[in-house]
Amino acid sequence: MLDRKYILENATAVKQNCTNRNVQVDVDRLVELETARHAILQQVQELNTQSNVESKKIGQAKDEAERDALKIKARVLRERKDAAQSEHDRLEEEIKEIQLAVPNMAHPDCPVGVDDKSNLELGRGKHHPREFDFAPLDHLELGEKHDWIDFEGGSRTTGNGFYFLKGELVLLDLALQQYAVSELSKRGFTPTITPDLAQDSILEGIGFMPRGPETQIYSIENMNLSLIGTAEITLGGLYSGKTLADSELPIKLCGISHCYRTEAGAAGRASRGLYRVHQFTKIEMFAFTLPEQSPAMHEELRQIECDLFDAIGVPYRVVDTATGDLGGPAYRKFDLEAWMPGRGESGEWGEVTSTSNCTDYQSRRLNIRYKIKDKKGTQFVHTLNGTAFALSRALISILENHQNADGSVSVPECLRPIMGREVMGR
RNA sequence: GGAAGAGUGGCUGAGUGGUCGAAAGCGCCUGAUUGCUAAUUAGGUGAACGGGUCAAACUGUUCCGCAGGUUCGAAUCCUGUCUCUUCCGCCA
Repeated sequence: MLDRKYILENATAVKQNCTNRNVQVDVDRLVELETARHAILQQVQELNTQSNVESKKIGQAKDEAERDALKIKARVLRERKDAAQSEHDRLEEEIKEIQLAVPNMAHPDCPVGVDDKSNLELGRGKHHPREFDFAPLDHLELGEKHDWIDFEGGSRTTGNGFYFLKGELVLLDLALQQYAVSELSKRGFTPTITPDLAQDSILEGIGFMPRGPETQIYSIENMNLSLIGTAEITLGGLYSGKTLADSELPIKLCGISHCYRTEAGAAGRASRGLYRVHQFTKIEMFAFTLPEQSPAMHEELRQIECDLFDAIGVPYRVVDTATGDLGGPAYRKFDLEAWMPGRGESGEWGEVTSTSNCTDYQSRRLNIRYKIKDKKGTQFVHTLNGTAFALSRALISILENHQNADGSVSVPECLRPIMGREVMGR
């Protein structure tokens, strides 16, 4: 959510930004309504003041007659105030609805474009895509060969898009989690296991739509709870409504959670195997910072993502996400796309991580503030998030890149001490 | 899940339907004082939104878990709801 005053004062820029992001919002209408609301608010306050003044006189009235006269006067004022108030509230509601739909502003360096075709490649990782001297299998074939992934069983017990992980692949999954958590701990992130459900108001604060026809979120019937699509939701919600001391910032959290996504409307898209599933585990980074800290923090998150994928020996490229592909909350977003030899005809890049600087967009919705000691007033913190490992996709990238001619898979060096083996599936 | 109790400012904790944004204490800040990392003492000390100002000063509204209701007026009365504590039950 953008500051309302900011929208009014920068209406042209806000409108241009909506266009760049391919978002339809009636900014003019918002400006018009807000101006009207302001005028009415003045009236409300004026009437309220008068009414308060009259009410106070009643307590000091010397007799019943005076009392009754004052009561009538006060009642009339109160009624006029209530009328103005309800008009004000009606406007407020409509304004809020529009305001919530306005996306965050975009970083000036963001490539402008309506979709991911305009994304800009910024660089590549340490490792390059392999030349195989045998016909590589995709992760599904590998998974089937070793009985590591059971989609059929997942489908039978739960539904299409669910799966069982089995055997050594579970060890690999856990090793990745442990490696990421331990690396992040070293870098000052507090490991955090979050609830897998959150209140709808928190989902909305982070920028998700928990209900409705286009929702990506599973919600619980008869409750205002939904399954989280990412730990970003719960980690961001952790300090909702709080005012933090500037001295405690930045706060860096490493969230471990399951992620649930309906993937509504995703049918038919290239999504074989583990690439697009309804449930996966994710190690997520999240940071609350002072505004001036957020660009450096964003860089830090991006660097960590690169370090992690370099460490597991997976080739990737870094992409600067175009305006139309940013979503609502992000001010700037970098994605890591890993090389997946089993995708497409002869391998494709597939998104494995994403890190966003959401500036004060989420904190304003969630009301997360900071206070500078000895300084009056409070400000909104900046929030950032980044993927350490989305396990499903990280597993794809390891299986497909590290497979051997005999169908076994070499364990990335950094995971060997954790897994206690150098090769799996042999 | 059942029963009882409680939710007030950074914390502890008063509060009779009107003079309560709210006593008192602690903490914190400022000043005074005493030759000494402290004591004593005076004063000050919440937030959001708006008006005002170059900036202040100043000023209006709202806020006593949350949402409604009664009333001219609610921290105070009523209803609902959430959270916490204790006891009981159940359970990994």
